[in-house]
Amino acid sequence: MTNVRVRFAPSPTGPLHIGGVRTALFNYLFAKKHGGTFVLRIEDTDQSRYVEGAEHYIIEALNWCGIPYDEGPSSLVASTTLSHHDNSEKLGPEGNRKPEKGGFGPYRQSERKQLYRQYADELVENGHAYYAFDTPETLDFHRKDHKAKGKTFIYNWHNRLKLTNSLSLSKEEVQAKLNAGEAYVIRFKSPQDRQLVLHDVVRGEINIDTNILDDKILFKSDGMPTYHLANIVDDHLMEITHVIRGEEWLPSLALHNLLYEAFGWQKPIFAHLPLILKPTGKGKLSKRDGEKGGFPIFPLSWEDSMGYREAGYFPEAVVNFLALLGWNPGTEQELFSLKELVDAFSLERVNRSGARFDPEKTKWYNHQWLQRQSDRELAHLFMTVLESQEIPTSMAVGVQNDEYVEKVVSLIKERADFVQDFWKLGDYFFMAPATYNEKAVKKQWKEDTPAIIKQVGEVLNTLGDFSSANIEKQVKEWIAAQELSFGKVMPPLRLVIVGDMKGPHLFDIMSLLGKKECLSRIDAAIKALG
RNA sequence: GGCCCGUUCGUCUAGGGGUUAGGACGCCAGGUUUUCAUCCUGGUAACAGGGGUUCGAUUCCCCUACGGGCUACCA
Repeated sequence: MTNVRVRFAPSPTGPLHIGGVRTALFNYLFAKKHGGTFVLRIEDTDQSRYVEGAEHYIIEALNWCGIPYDEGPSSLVASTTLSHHDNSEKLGPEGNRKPEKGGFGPYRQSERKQLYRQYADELVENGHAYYAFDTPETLDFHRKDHKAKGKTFIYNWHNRLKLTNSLSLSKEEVQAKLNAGEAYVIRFKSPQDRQLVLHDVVRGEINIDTNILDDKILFKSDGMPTYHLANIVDDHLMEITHVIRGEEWLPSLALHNLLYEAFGWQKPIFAHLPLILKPTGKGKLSKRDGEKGGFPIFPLSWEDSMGYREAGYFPEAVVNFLALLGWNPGTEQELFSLKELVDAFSLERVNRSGARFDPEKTKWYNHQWLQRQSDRELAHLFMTVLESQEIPTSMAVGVQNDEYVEKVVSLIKERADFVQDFWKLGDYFFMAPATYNEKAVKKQWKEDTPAIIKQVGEVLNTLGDFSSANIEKQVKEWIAAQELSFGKVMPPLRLVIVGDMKGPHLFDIMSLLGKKECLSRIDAAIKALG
């Protein structure tokens, strides 16, 4: 395969959600796998749905995931510039363009507005499209009327001639309406009685009877093209070779094929990805599911909705679980870096059926990726979390010491899914226990315990080498010499040091805390518990 | 309603005319840790139903059921 070019073409109507990220990811993987180009195109032909900041959000989200576009609109985060073809003669009189990546721009459809009309006209001239003057109210009436009679209204050869358009009207009548400035749209003239055989990489052949197709609007009365026209024109002009998009576009495949034929253009190869479904219940995954289930639905935070980034997910984990939703390598490997995904990816292994989203499994992926981060990086992230959460500054031990925090992290990370878990997993590394777990006290703190713990303190006090191994050796020897059981010493000692029956190896904790802190905690516990 | 797509453990999935139907998440149990968690080991659990085709169907075909998408001058 030579010169692969794919595009991700979101509409800036809000934040990109996790399903959109996956579509982008699959495009990215396919492009990189074949040494191709990943294009970002902003499909903002519907001004009424335009949301400020959405485009910026999309670009940020792709960057955070580590799947930046090779070509696309200008952006503050653009890192590389690619070769510039000069396509300006194709683009019409659109001036003052901002710098962007790639030579097929502009990459925002709103900035390509002038471009589309000529293609709609071309179709009108060659008989594949026509003007239609019907008002939305008229159409609405027909739809309701048909429905009341148990029929479905389709604007195609069944009804065309009963409606107000350049096929039913004379040339003069049409011209008169045009001259009068009457609102009109341009519709595609769907063929009659054709059996289409469409091809999709993940689904194989799809048969469609053109009689059920309606004459889709190509050009709106506001002077903008609809998705269908703009999409086909841009994919052609941008020399897109593979269209990888969500399954919600499958019903449009027939129209799109017909448009390529009408223009006499070569079709790209199509692949429709299965949808991501709600964890429970019916329908596709939505923002509401995240709120209900307490998991992020967006890569980055947006207004009140927390993003995966802010929730503490690593981009590697997000990319990993997204890739395995609707695709698998056919092996038993579950953990993939982006690089490994690029190597393993193929469209042929994309599934046909929708995949329910499982928030539990995303946590597992994050756990796995957290273990793969360096202690240094984790310590850094941990400190950032602590600052943002305003943890008490009265922390007694070593908090300003990077090396200390790294050691703490190395001891507790294996039990964490998120960096945010670190504090509750290891607060005792920074503060002496303020309270002691009541249940544990009741069970472990006997009458003779204070005396025993006091003596342990004396043993500790004699140690010159306060390494974990040496503390363990000396305490164990002392226990043996006193003919005590481990159960009499170790559980209460943990309670004294940690405040609870939790945490890593006690001697590791003690060694890291240091002799002085351990003795101080022993004193404090004996005072508090008697 | 119409059209299109789909259906293997609860979930993500592998597989494919003859298999003990494999893995992962979750859950359960045991082991390790004289703590909790992690970890390790084991277990639980699936071919939607009915017809064909076939020596044989979970695998191929048809029907039904169920699920999903589309059915806008939204993408």
